[in-house]
Amino acid sequence: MMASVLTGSHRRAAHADSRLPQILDTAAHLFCTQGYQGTTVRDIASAVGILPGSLYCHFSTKDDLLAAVYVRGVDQICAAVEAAIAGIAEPWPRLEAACVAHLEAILRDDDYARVVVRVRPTDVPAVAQRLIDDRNRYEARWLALIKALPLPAGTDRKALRLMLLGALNWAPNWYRADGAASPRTLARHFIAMLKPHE
Amino acid sequence: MMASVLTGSHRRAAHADSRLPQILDTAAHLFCTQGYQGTTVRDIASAVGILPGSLYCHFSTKDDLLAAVYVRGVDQICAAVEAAIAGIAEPWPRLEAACVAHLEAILRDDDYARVVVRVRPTDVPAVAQRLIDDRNRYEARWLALIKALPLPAGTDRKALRLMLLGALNWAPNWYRADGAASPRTLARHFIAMLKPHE
DNA sequence: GTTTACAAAACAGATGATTGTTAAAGTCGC
DNA sequence: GCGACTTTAACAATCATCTGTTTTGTAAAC
Repeated sequence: MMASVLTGSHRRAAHADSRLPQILDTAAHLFCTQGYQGTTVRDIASAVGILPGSLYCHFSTKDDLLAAVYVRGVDQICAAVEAAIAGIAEPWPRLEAACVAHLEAILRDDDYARVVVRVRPTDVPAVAQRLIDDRNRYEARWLALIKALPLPAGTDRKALRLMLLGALNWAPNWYRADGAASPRTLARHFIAMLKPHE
Repeated sequence: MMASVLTGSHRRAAHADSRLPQILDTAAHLFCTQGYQGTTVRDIASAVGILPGSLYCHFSTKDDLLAAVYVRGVDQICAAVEAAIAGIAEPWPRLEAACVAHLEAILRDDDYARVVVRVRPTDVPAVAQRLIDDRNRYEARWLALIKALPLPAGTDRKALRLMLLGALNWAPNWYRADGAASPRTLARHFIAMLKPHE
C-alpha cells in the first residue's frame, strides 16, 4: 500500500506515464485551497483526468493520500529552511532566513507545505498521529534555532517560538499575493519586533 | 427566515421550550471542534435530540446556521474585549487586557468565538462575505488599540497587528488546557516581547 | 375560565445528489 | 504473458434538504 511513492525499492521504474506525480500535486493543491474535507476524491481525479477508482491503485484510502501529501510537505519545508540557513552563522540572521523560507513556502511556492499548515491532524483521526509526528519533526528544527539565540536571562524561549510560528502560520489567512508586503519584508518586520534591544 | 433569533419584532415571544438556544450552542460546539464541513446537520440534530429536518424551522440552510453562530461569536468576543479594557487607560496595559480576553474566549470560554477563528469564510462561499464583514468589524477594534500605542517613529503598526493577532489566533492549534501557561501569562509574555524598550 | 383560532416548532418520511470505496475487465510496456 | 496501471460500472452509506402532518404553547373570543 503506497510503498512506492518514491519509485519504490524495485529496480524498475513505474510506467513512464504514471499519473502518480500528478495525483500528488493535484491533491496537494486542492487540499491546501479547499481543505481536506472540502475536497472529494472525485475533485482530485477529474482534475488529473482519471476516474475516481484509479486513485486506489496508488493509495488504499483518502486518508493515506493525505498522509503522503503531508509528509512530503514537511520534507519540503524542512529542506527549504535548511537550505536558507545553510550559509549563515549568526543566530538572528539565521532565524530571519528561516522565517523567509517558511513564509515563501506556505504563501506561494509549495502546495505541499501549505497543506501542513492548513489541515488539522485531529480532523483525520485515522492518520492523526502520523501527521503530528511529521509536524513535530519540523518544529524541532525551530527549537534549535531559537535555543541558539542570545537572549536576556529569563526570557521564555517557548513563548517566543509559539508566538513567532503562530504569526507565520496564520499569515495564509490574510496574505494576498498582490499586496505590498513580500515574505522577505514581512519576516524582517517580525524579527525586528522580537529582537530585544531593537 | 430566521428573523426571530432575538424573539422577533412581534408582540408574542417564541415558544418557551424552543430548542433554538440549544441548537445554536450545539452547532457552535461542533463547528469549533470538528470544523464546518466536518459537522453534519445530523450531528447537530441528534446532539440536540431532534430530527435533522427540524433544524429547517429555524434556518433555511446549513450555511445560514453557520452565519448565525459566527455573528454571535464576533459579538461575544467584541463584548469580552470591550469589557476587559473598559477601566484601563494606558495603551499597553489596554492591549494586554485585550489579548487576555481574546485568548480566554478562543481557548476556553466561548465556543462561538472559537468558530470565528476556526472556520475560514472562503470555505463557505454562500455566506463568505457576511463572515468576512463580521470579522472585519472585530479587527477594527484592534486597529484602534494599536494606533494608540506609543511607538518609535517608523514602526510598522500593521505588521505588529498581524503578528500579534496571528500569534493569538494560532494558539488553539497547540494550546492544551492542562498545560502550564494560562491565557493571562501567555498574553503577558507576548506583549513583553513586542514592547520596544523591554 | 372554558373554548376557539392561530402560528411556531418538531415530527415523519422520503428525495436526489454526493460521498468514499470496490470488483472485474481491459490496456500497454517490458 | 506478466505486472503495473487504468477503465468501467457499479456499491452501500451518508449528505443536505423538502413536503405534509401533528403537536403545542399562546392570545383572543366567548
